[in-house]
Parts: sequence; C-alpha cells; structure tokens
Amino acid sequence: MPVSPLQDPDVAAIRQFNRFHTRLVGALNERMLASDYSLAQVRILYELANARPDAPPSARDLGDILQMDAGYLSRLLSGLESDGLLARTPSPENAKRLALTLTERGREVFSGLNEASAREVASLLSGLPAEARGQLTGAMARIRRLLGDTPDTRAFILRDPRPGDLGWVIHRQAALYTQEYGFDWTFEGLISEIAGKFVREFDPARERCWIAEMEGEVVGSVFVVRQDDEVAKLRMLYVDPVARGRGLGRALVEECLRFARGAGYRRMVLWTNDILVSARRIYEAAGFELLEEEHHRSFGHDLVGQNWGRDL
Amino acid sequence: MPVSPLQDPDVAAIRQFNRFHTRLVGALNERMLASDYSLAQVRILYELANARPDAPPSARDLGDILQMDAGYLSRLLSGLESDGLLARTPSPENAKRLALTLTERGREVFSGLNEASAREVASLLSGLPAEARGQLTGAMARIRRLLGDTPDTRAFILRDPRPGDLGWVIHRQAALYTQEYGFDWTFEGLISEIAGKFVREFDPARERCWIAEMEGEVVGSVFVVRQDDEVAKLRMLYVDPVARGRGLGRALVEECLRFARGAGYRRMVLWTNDILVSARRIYEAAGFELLEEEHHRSFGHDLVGQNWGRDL
DNA sequence: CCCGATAAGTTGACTGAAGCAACATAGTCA
DNA sequence: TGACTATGTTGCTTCAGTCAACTTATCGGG
Repeated sequence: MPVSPLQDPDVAAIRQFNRFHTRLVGALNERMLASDYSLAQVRILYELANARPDAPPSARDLGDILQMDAGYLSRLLSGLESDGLLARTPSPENAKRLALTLTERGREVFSGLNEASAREVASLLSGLPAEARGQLTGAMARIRRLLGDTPDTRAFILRDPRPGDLGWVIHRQAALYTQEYGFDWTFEGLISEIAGKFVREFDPARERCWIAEMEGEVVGSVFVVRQDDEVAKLRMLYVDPVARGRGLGRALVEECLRFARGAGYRRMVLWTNDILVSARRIYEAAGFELLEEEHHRSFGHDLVGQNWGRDL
Repeated sequence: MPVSPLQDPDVAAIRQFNRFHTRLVGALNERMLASDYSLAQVRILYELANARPDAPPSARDLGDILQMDAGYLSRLLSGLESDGLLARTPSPENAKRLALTLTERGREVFSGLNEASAREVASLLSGLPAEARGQLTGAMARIRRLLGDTPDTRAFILRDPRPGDLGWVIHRQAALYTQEYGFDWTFEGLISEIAGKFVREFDPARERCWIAEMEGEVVGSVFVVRQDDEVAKLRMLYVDPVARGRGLGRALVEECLRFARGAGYRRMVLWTNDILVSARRIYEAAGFELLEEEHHRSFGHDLVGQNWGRDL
C-alpha cells in the first residue's frame, strides 16, 4: 500500500532544503544579475570560458549544453559579439559550424562576473569558522555524491589522520557493516576500542595510520600496528562504497606493506572475516595467504574469522 | 594581503554545489511547471495554503513575502480568483486589506501540485538505500544549520544509540575540542577507548547511553556506567555548539540522574577538566559538587582534572 | 463631519526573456 | 547534380515582470 510521498519525512526534509537553497542562491545571484548581462548571457560566457581552447563549441553545442532555443541563442550570441565579447569564426574542418571563442574583452568581463560571484560566496563564508566551512563543503560533497553527481576529480589522496578522523572512520564503518552485514553495535565498540588503543600505545617509528580522502571527504583508512618486533599487523582496512573500484583498497594495503618493510618488519598479518569478500580479494591480490580459520560468534552473527599473512 | 576568492577551494566547492543543486531543482520542477499555473502562481498558492487560517494574508503581505511587484501580483490574484482558486474578502478589522484565502478548489489544486512535487522528490529518493537517505537529509540539515537557516522545530529528542552513533559522537567531540581547546588526537583516542569499553562491558540493567538528536542530526550524548554497586559514573557528556543554550546539557544530565536512581545507585560521580566551563555550569546546576582537583598533562596541555559528585 | 494624508489595490503601457516556425546557407551523400 | 541534412538566422508571438499613474478606502485631526 503506497503511502503519499507527502507523509515521508525524508521527502519533506529534502523539499525544505530545496526551498532554502533556492532562496540562498537567489540572494547570492541577486547583485550579480544587476550587471549588464542577463543570466542566459552569463551562462554562455561561463561555458565559453570553461571550454577546452582546442575544441571551441559551436552554437549548436551551446544549445545542447544549456538547453536553449537555437533562435534565442543566436540572438544572444549576436549581442555578445557586437559587444565585442566573443568571436564567431568558421571551424577549419567544418565551415558549417561557427567556432565560438571569447575575445580578450570577453574573458575580462567574465572573470569580473566570476570574481563577483565568488566574492558573494566568500562573504557568506566569512562568518564561519574553519571547522564549519569544512563541514559545509563536506556535506555538499556528500549530497552530490549520494545523488550521483560525478565529481570532476575522483582521485583519492592518502594522508595522516587528523583529530576527528578516527571517529569518522568508526562512524562510517559501523554504519556500513550494520547495513550490509547486519552487525550489531558490538562491532562499533570493538573498532572504537581498537582505534583508542592504537592512539594510546602509538609508536611512531613502527606504527602508522592512513586516511584516504576523496573530494575532501574521508573515504577510507588503514592501520599498521606492531605485533612483535618481527611482525606487523594490518588493522581496520576500510574502503567506503563510494570509493570502491578505484584501487583504493589496494593502495592502502600497499602503503602498509611499504611502511612495514621500511620499519624493519619481516612479516605482516591480519585478521578478517569470511563474509568480507571484497576485502579478501584485496588481500589475495596483495600477496597475503589464508593461514587459518576459526568459527566465532560476534556482532550478533555466526562468523568465520580468518588469519592471513605474508612475508615482506 | 587578500587573495582572490577564486583561489579559495571552499568557495569553489560551494559554487560547484550551487550549480549542481540548481540544475537538480530545475529538473525536479520541470514537469511541475508544465501545469496550468506559472511558478509565481504556484508560489502564491503555496503561501496561502501554508498561512495560518486565523490570519489570512493580504495582497500586500504576499508581495512582501514573495518579493513581487504589487501590480503583477494583483493580476495574478485576479487570475486565480476567476479560476475559482481563491477568495478575496475584506478583513473584518481593516476593510482596506483584502484577506486572501484558498477556496476548496484552490486547496485541491494546490495539494495536487504539492503531491506531484513530492512525488518527484520521492522518485529521486527511490534509488537510494535507507542509509543513504539518512545521510542525505542529515547533510542537508547540516548545511541549513551552518548557514543559519532556523529550522521549524528546534526541539531535541533523546534516544538510545544506533550503530554509527558512537563514531559520530567521537568524531564531533574530537573535532570540537581540538578546535576550541587545542586538544591533540590522544583525546580522540581516549574517548574512542571509553566508548569501546562501554559497549564491551555493557550491563543493560545498570548502564545506559543517550543520543540527542535535533532535526535528524546527532547533537549530543551522555553515558552512565557502573563504577560499583552504589556509585554510577557519568561520562562523555557532549553538547554540540549548535544545540547550546536550549537546556540540552541539563536534559542529558537529568536523564542520567533519573536512570541512576531507578537503577538503585546511591551516588553519581564524574570526571572533567577545569577548562570545560560550560560543562561545569551544567554540573553545578544539576547539584554536583566539586570534590577534588589534580593537575595532569593530557591531550597536549597542562590541565586540571576535577572530580565531581552528588548523592542521589 | 469633512479634508488631507496615506495605505491598499488596480490598470495601462512597456520591456525583456523565451519559444516557434519559416527561412537561408553550407556541407553530405547517392 | 540534386535531394537531403545540419547549422544558424530572422520574424512573429507570448508571457513574465516592472513602472507609473490611477482609484478607492481608511484614518487621524481639526
């Protein structure tokens, strides 16, 4: 029995946000739209300024991108041309298409508008402390990611942990494993304790933690801890679903192996569970071998724990 | 030396999000705008449908709210009136102002549009698993909060923890204390370990944890743990800055006291540090007394630890 | 009780945004 | 070469929205 979407609190929350953000963007654009150029013209300038110089778009391309009527567009382009902001030159290979490029003056005008718009945003930010800005951009990145907006750069970076990262990794991992495998909160307790112990007994020479970041968001982690002088242990390998399929897991494990070799270890071991298949594949690819398995009951499930290891 | 706002990655991230969201909202509204009514008319219907029935707005009120030209508005209202969607009746106390109210038909039309819009949003959500929805609305709530949009209801609720909450609380608290007091990451390690130990040794009859939620976001927490049969210990009281000044800290502590009494404890104690002044005030107001202080070096600072306690 | 001031609302005239359709022109392919 | 298609231009129209002049109603003060 389908309930009305009006009853869904998530739907209500999103619509409320949409109203809020639409108003916000309206306010930000208000002053900018008081310029000599209409919104449509500014959008054209934006596209042209951001186009690849070796492949300038034609009027048709612009129409497709901006979803504008060809006739309307033609007039707008004429206006911009007679203002000296853009040049229409026949493409070398296809004389039917007119290549559109910004003139020097066009670039100046656009960068003026662009900077004004950036200033508006900057003044919005000026009242916020650095931590709040990070939260703001992080939340925005998350929304885009969740709604399938492909970020420009999907590269990840590995870095040392900063305060707050451990909690974040615990939070995400607990939420993820609860959702995917039905783990109960004892899992979150376990990883909290592991993380806390790691910090308390931290030996910088022989232990390390990496945080993976993509688009400003934490999307992965891994820890190397000392088991004994000869053996390092890899713990809490975590790869967020949004970052899967990009070799992040492999990169994290390889970073661990490299560090462990440099720190003088002879061997690396790790403990995992059989149901974590994607992790298993990473370990196999990184040269680990399954040593032994034992049944145990944890996190509300009957699981098969696995010990893996490899020489360095 | 002020750098150009174009250089600021936060500004760039926000502008990118703004473009993304504007496009998204445009796509969501596309079908709805294909209805018989223009955006301006729909906005009017929205305002009227959401107005307090005992204080129907006048044309002037609407103009102020919607930032519309009075003449334009007048025409739009005429159109809606002749379509039978709204009634203009003179206000009893001020005959100059015409009270605008939706007719039965107006309410029907609006709820049709409203539902169509909600359906669009619902179909956007339909592809997302429950966890992603929670993240989405959470991120949206955070943005609104950070940018100072006052939510309709600023009430908080206290609830039991769910998987992911512990990590979130650790994350937030570590970020907060790092920013406000310069604590290093050993603080995060400590609270992670405390949280983990709490879960491992959890005794449902005598221990408990509350998570405070406001607008769907976790904004506070507190733990009660057993010290011995007679004495309960309050730990990890955390109140997010955004929730301050609403009595959340007091509510959390009182919940603890109530629970501790019910669980048969005779006394409650807690440990804190002198620099956490806002926490101190909460403890004092809740009847705790400072028992002893000791100097210690932790989290990268010289601190004064305090033991507080009160009988139940 | 009336008169000016003012608030609320209406109407006419106008501008710019945007879409549609007919048309011109240049390339493409049989 | 001729039919066809892609690209762009122009004329016409509609609608959204603004401005200013105007009407009407209310209110306060003499």
